[in-house]
Amino acid sequence: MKDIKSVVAKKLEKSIEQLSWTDIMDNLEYPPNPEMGDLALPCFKLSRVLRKSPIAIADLLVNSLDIDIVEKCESKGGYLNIFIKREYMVNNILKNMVIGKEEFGKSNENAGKTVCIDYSAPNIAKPFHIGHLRSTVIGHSIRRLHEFRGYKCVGINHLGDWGTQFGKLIVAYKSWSSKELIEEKGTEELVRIYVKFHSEAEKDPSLNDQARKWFSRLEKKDEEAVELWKWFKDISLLDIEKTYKMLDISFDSYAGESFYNDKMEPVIEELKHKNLLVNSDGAMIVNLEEYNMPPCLILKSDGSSLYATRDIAAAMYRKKTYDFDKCIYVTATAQDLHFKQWFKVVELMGYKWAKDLKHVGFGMVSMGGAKLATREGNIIYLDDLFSEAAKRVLDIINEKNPDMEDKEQKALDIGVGAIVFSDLSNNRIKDIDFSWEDALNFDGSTGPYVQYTYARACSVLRKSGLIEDDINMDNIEPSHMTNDEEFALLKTLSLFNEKIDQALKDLEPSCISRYLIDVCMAFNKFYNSHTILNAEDNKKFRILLTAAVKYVLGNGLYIIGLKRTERV
RNA sequence: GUGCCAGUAGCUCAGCUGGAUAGAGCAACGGACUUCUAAUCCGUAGGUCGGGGGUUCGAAUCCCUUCUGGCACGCCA
Repeated sequence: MKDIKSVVAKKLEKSIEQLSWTDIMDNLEYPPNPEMGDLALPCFKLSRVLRKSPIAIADLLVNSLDIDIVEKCESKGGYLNIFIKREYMVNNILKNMVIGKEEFGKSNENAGKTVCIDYSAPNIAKPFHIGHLRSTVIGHSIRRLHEFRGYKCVGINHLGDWGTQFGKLIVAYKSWSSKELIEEKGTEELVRIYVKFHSEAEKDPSLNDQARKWFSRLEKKDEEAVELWKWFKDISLLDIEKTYKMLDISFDSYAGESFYNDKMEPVIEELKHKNLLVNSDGAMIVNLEEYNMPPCLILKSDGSSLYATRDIAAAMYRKKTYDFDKCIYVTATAQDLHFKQWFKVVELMGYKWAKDLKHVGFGMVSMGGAKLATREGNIIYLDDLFSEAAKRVLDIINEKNPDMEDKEQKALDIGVGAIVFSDLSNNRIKDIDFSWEDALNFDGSTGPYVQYTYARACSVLRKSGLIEDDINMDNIEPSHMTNDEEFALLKTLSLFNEKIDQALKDLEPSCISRYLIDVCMAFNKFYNSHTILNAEDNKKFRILLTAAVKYVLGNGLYIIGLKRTERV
């Protein structure tokens, strides 16, 4: 539909001297219902420029669109309603999809550009819980959106693998655990002793001192401390990898907090040289009063570094290593100010690329109105959530299709899909109050609905006997499109590219999730009102339409990170 | 206290660079499986777009104000 808009705008540009092509592109819109055509130009804004009434302008333009793709135009209440020839819709839009297949929606318009995407970033030695899921799935989808449009993507998992908690873990390990236990139970055991540490430390505060000492040994690269730290990290990474595998997610870099330990000193030196650092109550800060922000803390009064210091060091490292055109950070909106501050510091350091740093925020996850907190036990582990979802899906499969092959894997794919989809279906800025009921709802606008519809389209295609190579436009006539359901479906499908543009511009995966629901509704409506395989005159046309649905849904599912379920 | 974000149907949300009668899903009620997968589809019902001003030919959308909720505001990340 993008192309159609463009052609129409080009023609209209010639009819209205005062307007440029982009003005017209911005103003062209999709009418709310089919009787009003396929495209519309509201003429109200033009009225002042042209000194004519909107109705007169629309009347005037009615005859100016004498191009071959336009069927007719109507002037209605100040709108120019444009009807596109169905022939063009079939021959071009359907054709693009049928020929494009898995490539439909992709482009290389950003070839040669690199984008770094920092997402997921779980804390090592703690299990993955529902609070970590958002960054992971939003980041992953943003990555795929960029890949679709030709960017080279570097997925970075900035692991939380450094901090005083490792001192605590070492003490806890030495007091209450063993090599065997940790090797056997992995993260679960690490969590057990971490929680135990906190309860014991309330009775015996000297444990905290011991922990501090161990962390300080770790910072001084004490051999035993480093070895234990590495071991904890490896153990916990193994578990985290399992989760990523279920989600079909991988990273290009796991350079986490510890990676930047030796890269902050030069940054501090540079800040000093550039006269940006100011002493304030013993701490070193960058003053941002001029920019209406509180100061950015760089060094604590004891001389140790802070979050912002590490982020600046990491950004500089990434610029040097990847020479990114954009560097995206997917974290909670609660960190808005933090990012604004250190982005500004990078700018003040004189780096032009500060403008290429982007923070993509998302809303908070709570449960029963309360914050998620490991210590209060107000937490849901992702593993538990996934297995519960898979179990419920399996129950449904056993009820509806007990003979299905590979049931467990499919149940997992759909269960996980349901959870990921629900996380990606609202605008990312929205807070989420987690409930089992909502997360495991499989009716309506859900992941299973999309995956089911995808499988339904696949099933029809399988039964059609048409193999991939036969999918072409031979013997297709525009007259084969005979009813409103087919046309409505084709129009919905044609919006895919614009939805990707929008999602990429707003860094908003929900744009795609919601669009997929639209496609499913249009297809299911069509499917329920017309036969495909028993069609008289336009069987092939309907099969191709179904193929187009498969490609658009398949590519969309890929972008939001759900499995393409060929059979369910 | 200051700043940022949110407030749309009973519930969860779209729509927000101003445009045609404010749309979905869930829940409720009534229909459709001898037919390509009924995890589907069709229909009914449900709204002073938090309140109040303003700008405009036109406001859920922009501006001001006010209420409610969340988050953030120096040595955590």
